Amino acid sequence: MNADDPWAVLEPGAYAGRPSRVAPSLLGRYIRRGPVVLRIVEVEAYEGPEDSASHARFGRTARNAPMWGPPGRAYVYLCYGIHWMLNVVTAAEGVAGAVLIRAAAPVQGWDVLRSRRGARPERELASGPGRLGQALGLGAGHSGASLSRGELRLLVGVPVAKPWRGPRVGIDYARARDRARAWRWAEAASPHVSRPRPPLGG
DNA sequence: CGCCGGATTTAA
DNA sequence: TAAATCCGGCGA
Repeated sequence: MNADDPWAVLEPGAYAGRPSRVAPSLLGRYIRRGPVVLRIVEVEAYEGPEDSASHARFGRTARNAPMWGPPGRAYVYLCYGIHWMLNVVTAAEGVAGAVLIRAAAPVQGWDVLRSRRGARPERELASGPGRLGQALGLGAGHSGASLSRGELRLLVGVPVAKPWRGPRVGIDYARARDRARAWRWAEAASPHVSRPRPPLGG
């Protein structure tokens, strides 16, 4: 029951701050929904309107409003009309910023995971933001919800030492300066990381 | 293994 | 019109 208990709920104060500083500290933490527990192995930071890759770049809308909310809430949005993406809001209230959870390793809840994701190889159950959303059964109702008191919860987990770091994925539309930022972090050795995969040796 | 197109909501 | 993507089909 102490503060290092991997299964304890993670208090929002533990990850409040700029997404580009806090994001790597979310690697190794758990996401729980009912019987399903996933271990985060890949994240990306998205900051405010000054980040041309961020949903906040055109200002506040009904969809992205949670990005301006207090840390410790989810920002869930529909991508390409099909995929539900999970972000963890970390920036201070009134400041836009969130961390996209891109991939995770299954830990518990195999039956439910298989029912949502089908008979796929284990490594494909949550290896990508759309797959992860499907594995957790996410929907519009999760956006803006608390990640410490809601149905979806972030747990303490076990930190990942020296994660791989590289540029973000799927942001060709952003300015060169923002495309170049190394705001993607992953546990390089994990088979659950999405593509493009980090180089094996580094 | 790689490339390609379709799915389908949101918002510029 | 393009998007913080995935999947199945096809060819090498």
